[in-house]
Amino acid sequence: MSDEQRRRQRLDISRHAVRLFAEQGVAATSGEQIAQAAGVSERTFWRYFPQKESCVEPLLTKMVDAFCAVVRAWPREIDLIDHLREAYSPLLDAASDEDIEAVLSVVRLTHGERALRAAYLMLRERAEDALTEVLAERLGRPSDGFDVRVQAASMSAVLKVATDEVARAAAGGVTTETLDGHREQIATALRDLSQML
Amino acid sequence: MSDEQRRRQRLDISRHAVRLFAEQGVAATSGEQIAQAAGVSERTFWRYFPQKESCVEPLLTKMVDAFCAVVRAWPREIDLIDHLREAYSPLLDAASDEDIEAVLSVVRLTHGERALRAAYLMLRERAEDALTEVLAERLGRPSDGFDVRVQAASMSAVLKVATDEVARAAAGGVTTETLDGHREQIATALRDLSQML
DNA sequence: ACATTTATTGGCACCATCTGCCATTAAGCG
DNA sequence: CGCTTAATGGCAGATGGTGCCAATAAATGT
Repeated sequence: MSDEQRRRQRLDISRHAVRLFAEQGVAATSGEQIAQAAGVSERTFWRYFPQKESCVEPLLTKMVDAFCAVVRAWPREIDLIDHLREAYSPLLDAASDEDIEAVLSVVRLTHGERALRAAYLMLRERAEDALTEVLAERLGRPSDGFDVRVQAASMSAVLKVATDEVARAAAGGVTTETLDGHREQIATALRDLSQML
Repeated sequence: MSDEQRRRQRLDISRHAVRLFAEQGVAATSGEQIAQAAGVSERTFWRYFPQKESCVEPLLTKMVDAFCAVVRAWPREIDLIDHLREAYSPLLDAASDEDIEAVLSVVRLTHGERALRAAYLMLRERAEDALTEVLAERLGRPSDGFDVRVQAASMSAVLKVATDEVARAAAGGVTTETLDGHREQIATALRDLSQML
């Protein structure tokens, strides 16, 4: 089976799982139930997701990866803030509204569901690693250097807070203004942060 | 039973668990085994620790709480960096060498053991909340404000990177120089960071 | 088109994690 | 010393998660 097919399958299961998680909570949603909703056997489900909470990964990584791509495409001569305004909105337009809603609902869920929060934080750390690579290359420094890692971690922290914020703000339905506000919030915070670079 | 006794009991179990985790890995260490090593029934063990990985909490919180206390005692008129130099070392002296080693070994373990990393990150977020409160009070701003949370998150990120770093550096036994280096690393990073405040 | 190999799936058994319930024991107290 | 209350331990059970093997589907060779 191709990687692409596998990715689609995982994403499909992910959507079902997230819906169930939101409807009845993570603990009350069994692996069997998710498998049934997605139309696969329980055994296959556990093969696709070694832990129940990783069901949120495909949806979340879609967003995280997209953001990482934006950062990676950040031209050397442009301020990050401008690049963000340029490249971030089309990215959000490309994703389906349902997926955006789903992602934000997961972020909201992470505040009450310990297991989800843990999975979410792990994912963020993977994103942080990607960010570290990009920063290291841009600054021409080793990616395991202390300063580079601190910068990446700080940027990642900004993103985390901003994401929590936008998820909270979009609780009653997401609008273009909410997302633009989100982008601007990130941009300003990153500008403040970048004064230390 | 008094809270103090309960705390001690948890800490005791924690030490056994961490030793076993380091010796044979988290997955290969069963709750039954930890309970046996700590001299309690399995049922009681699960009462003390709702999840196996939370065994590392008592040891880790000891350190995290201590750091939070230092930050909380940070006098308004003194730079954080100076306060750290003043207050951080006695704190490390107060803790037993074994506990410091244990904490660092846990931090090292978190790099290979997903479950532990998750628990560790959750704990760090609790510390971040504490930090947010302190910062909010010092700056006279609401603790749920965006800027305060960003600052706290960034400081927390610095601490995370520095802690990973010192744990790595102290792999072959911890020395006073290592810890002092750690403190200075935090201090410098925080100073750089504070230019944005 | 057919046979063969190979990857994916599902079913089953199994261990580990974690919880609810109740009996037992220990601790605090008049 | 009796009484009350809290902590403990044992047991059953649901769920999470894995290894193993058979069945099936997909890719490949002829």
